Amino acid sequence: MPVGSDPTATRPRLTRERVLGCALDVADAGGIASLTIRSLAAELGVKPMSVYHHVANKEAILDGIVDLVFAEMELFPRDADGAWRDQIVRRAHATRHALRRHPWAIGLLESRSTPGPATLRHQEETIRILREAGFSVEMTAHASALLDSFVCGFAVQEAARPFGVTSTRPSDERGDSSPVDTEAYPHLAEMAEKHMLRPGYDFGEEFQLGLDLILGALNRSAHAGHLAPS
Amino acid sequence: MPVGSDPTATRPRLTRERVLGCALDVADAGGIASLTIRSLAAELGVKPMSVYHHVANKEAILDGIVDLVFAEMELFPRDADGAWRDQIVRRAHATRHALRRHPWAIGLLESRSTPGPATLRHQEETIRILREAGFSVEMTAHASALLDSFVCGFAVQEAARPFGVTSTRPSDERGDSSPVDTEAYPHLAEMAEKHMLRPGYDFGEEFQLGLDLILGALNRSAHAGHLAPS
DNA sequence: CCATTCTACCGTACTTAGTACGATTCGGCT
DNA sequence: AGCCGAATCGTACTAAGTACGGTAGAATGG
Repeated sequence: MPVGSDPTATRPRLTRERVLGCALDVADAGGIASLTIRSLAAELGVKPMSVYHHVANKEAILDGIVDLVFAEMELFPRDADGAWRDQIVRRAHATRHALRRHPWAIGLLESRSTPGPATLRHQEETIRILREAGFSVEMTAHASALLDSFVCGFAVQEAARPFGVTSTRPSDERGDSSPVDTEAYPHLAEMAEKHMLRPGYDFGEEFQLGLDLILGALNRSAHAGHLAPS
Repeated sequence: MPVGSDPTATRPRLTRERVLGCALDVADAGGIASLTIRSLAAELGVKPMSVYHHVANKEAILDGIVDLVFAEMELFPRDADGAWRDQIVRRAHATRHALRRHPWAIGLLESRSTPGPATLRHQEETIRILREAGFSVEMTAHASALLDSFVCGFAVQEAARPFGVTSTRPSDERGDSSPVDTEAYPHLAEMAEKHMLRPGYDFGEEFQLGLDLILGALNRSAHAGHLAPS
């Protein structure tokens, strides 16, 4: 019965790419918890069971969108000729920004043990830069472990950052709305008051500072002075 | 009808502490996905709805067990008199070990924005050590952000580490069982072959190396030479 | 041009999970 | 003994993952 609108004509046909891309959009819009087979199917204009013809199960979707996030990190000017230090810095910022755009990806990283191609390319590229900068195999292993840890950990800090709104907790005992309990955590309170809660403070700036400190130390440690970078 | 065994006599009475402690055990035993209200209740020897009289909802349970993990980090010799560097190192190792024992906690960190008391004590203590070591407020902020990022990020790397079993993938095109595709990722392959996959290699050693490098750089950066530590 | 077959999509239904709501039980008080 | 509040439980509703089988339209072969 060819009566009424034909929905299949206007639908761009389901593919694995479309499924994963849409899944990423849903996760970005409402958090990873809002990404369900049903919400995804609705967004795709399709019935739930249809997506199972393009992905094995939900785990595969999660693997897929994590790899999409890594793929996003590759979308920045490569500049393979620049100093190794600049290359590393650019990559680190690209990684941080991707994880900031998709904070749910951080929580997924821990449970995923089968890296996708973009994830592997990401690792490969970091190692390549360091090796071509003259680092030994051992030193490259140390440096990449250190750098990856810092970048990834910083993203976690940023995602979990509770400051900014003093939270919605009605402050149990006293009626003060101080962001931190000054008596129980004096140093934390001092830090918050004198540094973090200042008007122009941006936690993101700690990223460049930490990165510079690490890169400076790596440079010293590996090249012992002969090969001045920045 | 007082016939049969009286189950309430032998049960130690439910409390918030018992609920959270048991939730942590369940998560440790079967992963965070296996922690459901029902599995938790079964482990407690109680019906599902009973736990809701001690915690608001599942989110509160997750908040609670994350804080328990942080509390676990406090169970190490304090030695508040030692050199600041040693204190930081001990704390870092305690943190890493706690996150290794409870890898699911890492994935939870990202989504939790209301830190518990143990979490706050943990922050407070790090800041205290640095401040009492003579770091300025600003430098302490930089140092603690850097250190926390590294420790936390390292834990993520460790949890997500795919190496060790070459995975169960039947290697798509070629029949080789090489852990990494040598042609597509030459540097990664070299690194794996010449370093990671060596008999005595332990990724955990990268932790101490990275930590030492960071602490050395912090020391230099902050004290400019006058206050030689280790 | 029709029959077969393959693929993509869908309908139904089963299972598990979170939890609202009200009933019930129990320990301690007067 | 009788009462009260807190702890526990029974029932049931909703949502999510997905197994299983059906169907319709495109591709293929005669």
